[in-house]
Amino acid sequence: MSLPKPAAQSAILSAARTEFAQKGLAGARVAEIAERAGVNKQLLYYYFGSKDQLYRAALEDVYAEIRAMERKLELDQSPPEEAMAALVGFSFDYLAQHPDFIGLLNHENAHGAQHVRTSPAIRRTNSPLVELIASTLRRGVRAGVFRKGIDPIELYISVAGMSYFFFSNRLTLASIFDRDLARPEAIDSYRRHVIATALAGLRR
Amino acid sequence: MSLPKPAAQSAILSAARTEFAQKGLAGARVAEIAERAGVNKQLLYYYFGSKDQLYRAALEDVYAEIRAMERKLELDQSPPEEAMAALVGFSFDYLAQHPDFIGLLNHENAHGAQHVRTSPAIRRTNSPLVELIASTLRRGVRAGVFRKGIDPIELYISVAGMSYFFFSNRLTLASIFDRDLARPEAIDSYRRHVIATALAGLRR
Amino acid sequence: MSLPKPAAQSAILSAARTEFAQKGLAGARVAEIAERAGVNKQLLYYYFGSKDQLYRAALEDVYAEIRAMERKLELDQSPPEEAMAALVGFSFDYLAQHPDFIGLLNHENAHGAQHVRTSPAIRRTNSPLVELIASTLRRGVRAGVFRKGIDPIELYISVAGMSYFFFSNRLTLASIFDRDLARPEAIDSYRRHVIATALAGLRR
Amino acid sequence: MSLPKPAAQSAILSAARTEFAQKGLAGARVAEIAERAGVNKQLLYYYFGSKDQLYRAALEDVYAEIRAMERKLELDQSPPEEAMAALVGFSFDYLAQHPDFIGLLNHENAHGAQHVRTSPAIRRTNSPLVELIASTLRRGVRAGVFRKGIDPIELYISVAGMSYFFFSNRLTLASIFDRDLARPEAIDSYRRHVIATALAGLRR
DNA sequence: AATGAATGAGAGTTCATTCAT
DNA sequence: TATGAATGAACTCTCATTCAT
Repeated sequence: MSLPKPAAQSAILSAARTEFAQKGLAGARVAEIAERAGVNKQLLYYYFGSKDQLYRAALEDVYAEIRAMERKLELDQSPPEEAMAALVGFSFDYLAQHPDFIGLLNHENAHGAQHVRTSPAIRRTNSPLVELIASTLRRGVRAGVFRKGIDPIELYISVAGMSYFFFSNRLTLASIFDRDLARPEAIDSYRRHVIATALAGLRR
Repeated sequence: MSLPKPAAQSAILSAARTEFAQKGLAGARVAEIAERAGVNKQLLYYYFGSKDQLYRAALEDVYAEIRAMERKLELDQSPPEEAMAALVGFSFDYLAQHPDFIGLLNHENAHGAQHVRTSPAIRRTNSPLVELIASTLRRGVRAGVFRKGIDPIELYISVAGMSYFFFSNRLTLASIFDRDLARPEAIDSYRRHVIATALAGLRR
Repeated sequence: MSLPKPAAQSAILSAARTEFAQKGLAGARVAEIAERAGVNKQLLYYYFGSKDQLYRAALEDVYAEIRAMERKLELDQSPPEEAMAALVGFSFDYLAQHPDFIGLLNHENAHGAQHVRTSPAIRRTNSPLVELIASTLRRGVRAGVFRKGIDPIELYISVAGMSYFFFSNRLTLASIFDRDLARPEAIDSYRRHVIATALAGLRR
Repeated sequence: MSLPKPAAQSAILSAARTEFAQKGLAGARVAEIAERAGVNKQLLYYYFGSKDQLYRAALEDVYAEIRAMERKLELDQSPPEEAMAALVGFSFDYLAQHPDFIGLLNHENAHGAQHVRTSPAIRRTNSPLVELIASTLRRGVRAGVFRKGIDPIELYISVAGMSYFFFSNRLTLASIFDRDLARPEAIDSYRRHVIATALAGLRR
């Protein structure tokens, strides 16, 4: 981490992330990843050992990235309601802008989270976002604007779920309801709905 | 469709549903499905033509099933808030009890909903649940208990999302938060959280 | 065994025997075996599962064959010295005519006899030849022409060794001594030497 | 050759000898040899050019070693029978103590002695042992204790064969006869058998 | 309706070797 | 003298699919 990795290594990681997000572990093609990265196929093995280990590395990479983003959030000074709205908004926006993350999570879940569960690197790092949610909740309760008894993890899951499902199932939903959910207005309208719903659930 | 299918055919369909739900289209093995169904591998081809068509059939099967369940709901007589709580609860419970459905949806989304989009059988059938939500919303607005301007599709997406994410990402979440989300109490607690959050968002 | 195997199966087995004998397990090429057998490469996997299992099958096949040959020997009526000379001669001649057997044994030994050791089919079957040697030894001792105290297994090993080494190392030896050991006269001369040496060691 | 080689070079040679002896030319891994020798993989290429040339070097090395040992034998003063027994014993003991030599020979034979045949270094050097056998035979014949007409090369082959086969096929034989041939007593007993058999074949 | 035999295409991976420093 | 990075060729094996009955 401290030494600069060879450029090839991060090119591979980046290509892998995209390919795995789109096609999953089984569906992804090693040759395709190599080509996207502009390197020889065997270099993947030189650096990562196997397709499986490359997948794991890509997964850890994407988790590290989102946690780095979360760590940048600074909302301690804002009023609790504003802060919470910002957190929900951040969560929504991050997914809106990182389809790779959704793709990887989708596949990971589809396979029982095997890799997440066995990756110390992922398990080790706490989620800064959940901790921010927890502290904001406490501030809101103290300020008398939020109900007591809200579980921060449950809150996180419901907020993440509302956003995640929208993006992960967007195409399925769009097809079934015959409504184009990719339009900026559609996204923005749903974003407001999510924030409103989340906050409504917190008020006394 | 109206005639009773040969036993072998539904055995295949059932095995396919499980296998595809667990491993996705690319990861599933035709040989494995045949073995689970207790039939010769070639029978799949005899009945369904190809792996892809079998996947599609399994997908349509699972959609038909959930819509049949939805169609049984009769909540016109209940007060709007009760009815809405029941709808949210139904949505949550169905996912709790049908991991196959989640698995298939996950894979489907992971691959751009290609099959859902091109399946007339799926697109043709409206979702009875969304229609029930819409009518219940209208009743609630009329009765003065719900806000105006709630979009039923957005409401459906947020409700489904809160539930779906919990079950689809349960293992990932359990691992990251180190909390066993499979315990009945954990499920029940989150169920109440979802219903409370959904309804809070509707009230005036 | 009781049902006639598909022709392809024994064609594969035969081709495998030759290829493995010539190049060993690591050096042999699955594609080459398939081509020699005139079948599709994947049929090997259909029938034998893997290169390793095919190697094992070929090894068992070759052992079964030599034991079948040994079982045909009937020397109970001959005088002990004649019988023993015949046994030594048989052992020599068999190797002379079955380079595949030598090749397979060579490779097997070179790798610690891993497959022989773990093949119940090979370990189960006793060597009829060693039993014949033992009984002939006993007859000779009783008749007063052979010494007491000769161990039949040691005798077998020394006899087999004299023959085996000649054929297995023939090319190396020929090169070092600059003498063509493939000439029929050379073979015949050495054959007589082996029989004479073996019998000399037995006489009182 | 006359100058002391760099340490790395002989470390490679030694590692190569072991690896090739155990796995043969095809089965040996260049990376494994480098690791055993504690050097970078590319150094093998720097010194030896290719895997094949390294194999050849290891083979020549091992031949040079055995010939150096043979050259040390001084038996001109002993009575012919004693001298011959010592020669047979030496041949047996050398193999007992140099499994690498057996391994390399095994592989070499398994592949038609290609490298021995084309190595001037190996072909050039006569075998001191065979010459000693020849001279001892002549002395014995002159002394009236050995038969006339024994071919020294045939004698050498049979003696080497009895020993070589025991060690090279030890594991196979042990497995088939269910007798532990690695026990010191088993080795010693067979050693006596070999010497007795060889000498019996020479007596008038 | 049902099956064992057989196949073609392509996937992941290994491995000796070379490049560049 | 020594090495980390990179590559091309080839190999084993998997898998959906078809043939023939």
